Amino acid sequence: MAETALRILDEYGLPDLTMRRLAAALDVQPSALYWHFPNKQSLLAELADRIVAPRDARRDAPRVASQAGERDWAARTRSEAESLRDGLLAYRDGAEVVSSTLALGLGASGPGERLTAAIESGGFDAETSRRAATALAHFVLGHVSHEQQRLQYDSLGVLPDGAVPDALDAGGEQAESFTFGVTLLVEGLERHRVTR
Amino acid sequence: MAETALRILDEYGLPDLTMRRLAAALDVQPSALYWHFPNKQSLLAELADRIVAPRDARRDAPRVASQAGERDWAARTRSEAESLRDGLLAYRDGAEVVSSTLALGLGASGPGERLTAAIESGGFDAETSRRAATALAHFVLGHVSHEQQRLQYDSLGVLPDGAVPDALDAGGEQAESFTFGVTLLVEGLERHRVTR
DNA sequence: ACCTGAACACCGTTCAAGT
DNA sequence: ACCTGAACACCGTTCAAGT
Repeated sequence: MAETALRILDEYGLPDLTMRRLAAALDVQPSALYWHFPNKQSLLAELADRIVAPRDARRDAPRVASQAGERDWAARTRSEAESLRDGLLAYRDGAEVVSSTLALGLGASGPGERLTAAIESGGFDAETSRRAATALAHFVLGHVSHEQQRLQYDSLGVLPDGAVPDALDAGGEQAESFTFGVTLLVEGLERHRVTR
Repeated sequence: MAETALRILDEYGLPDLTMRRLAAALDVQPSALYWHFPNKQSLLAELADRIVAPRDARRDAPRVASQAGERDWAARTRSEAESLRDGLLAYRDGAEVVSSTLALGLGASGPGERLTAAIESGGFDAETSRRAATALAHFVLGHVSHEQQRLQYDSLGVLPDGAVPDALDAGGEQAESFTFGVTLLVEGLERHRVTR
């Protein structure tokens, strides 16, 4: 059932992921869904969990090219951020689904913990690591949400097909922009250690 | 009309801000709204613009206590980030309203430009400044969205009234957590300059 | 244990018609 | 120029009843 929901999500987007459509896809009455889930919100929470769950492809080995002389913890942290982004991008509107259930503490325990652990491996105390992980996660979610919203509007042909009138990121090249943001946070953390 | 919409938003939240409710509040038929706005999306875009528009209270003078020996541009950037946060927090679900309309390039041209200008005043090139402003804006939106979602769940009494089972930010004290994230980004930018 | 049928209380949007 | 009336095609959720 969650699998069918993910298929609808990826194919038609979050606004079209309705209980009625899901029921139709399962050849079942809408009311039947409420035996399996108490409401739509918990269905979405389940989807969020699956979206951020580690994919098989991305193993523990850091897939991000480490910069010259970069410390291990930084490479690991970058890698975690990158794979969180990949997870969100793997499904249409993935970032929005995860954001919407985040406050309940359901979706992000996995990635949140992995990010925190990566930072702690740099020798930062627990409090600092948790806060930095939060900041990183907020950046990733904000960035990917924006990115996916753009994808949606592009596919609808809403944007005039020439210039891209985007106030926040007129340049495109989302991946570079993403890496830059992660770099700022990681280097800010390094400087934070040096300074105090 | 936008003012009435903002009142409903602030009082009942985004899910309850429906065209029908707004019409009722204006003593008018729902269809009447469509003479003023082509659809709900553009109504929300208008609201987003007003939410991020500079408040009278926060003038150009930086209201953020500048850290010892901190450069001017950094204080200014912190101040812009802070006032963006204040703007989003001024209305219930403000961050979500702004996020949802952001990709159209409508909502954030104001604050996006102010953030970019603040960073550029530190001597960074246009490209770097734009990207850093984007990263900062994404962090701010992600952070405040999360913050406001928590407020909502708290008010609904969904969370067991003792421990706060939040995976991303178990500690509370949102303001400190916000400042910490901004600091990481600002210091990362400073280090970025030093390094290259 | 799992699903149907039917209903309740809603949505956003369109469009002819009124004034 | 601005609004009404009525409709269209949907929503999430509940609940008795079936098997």
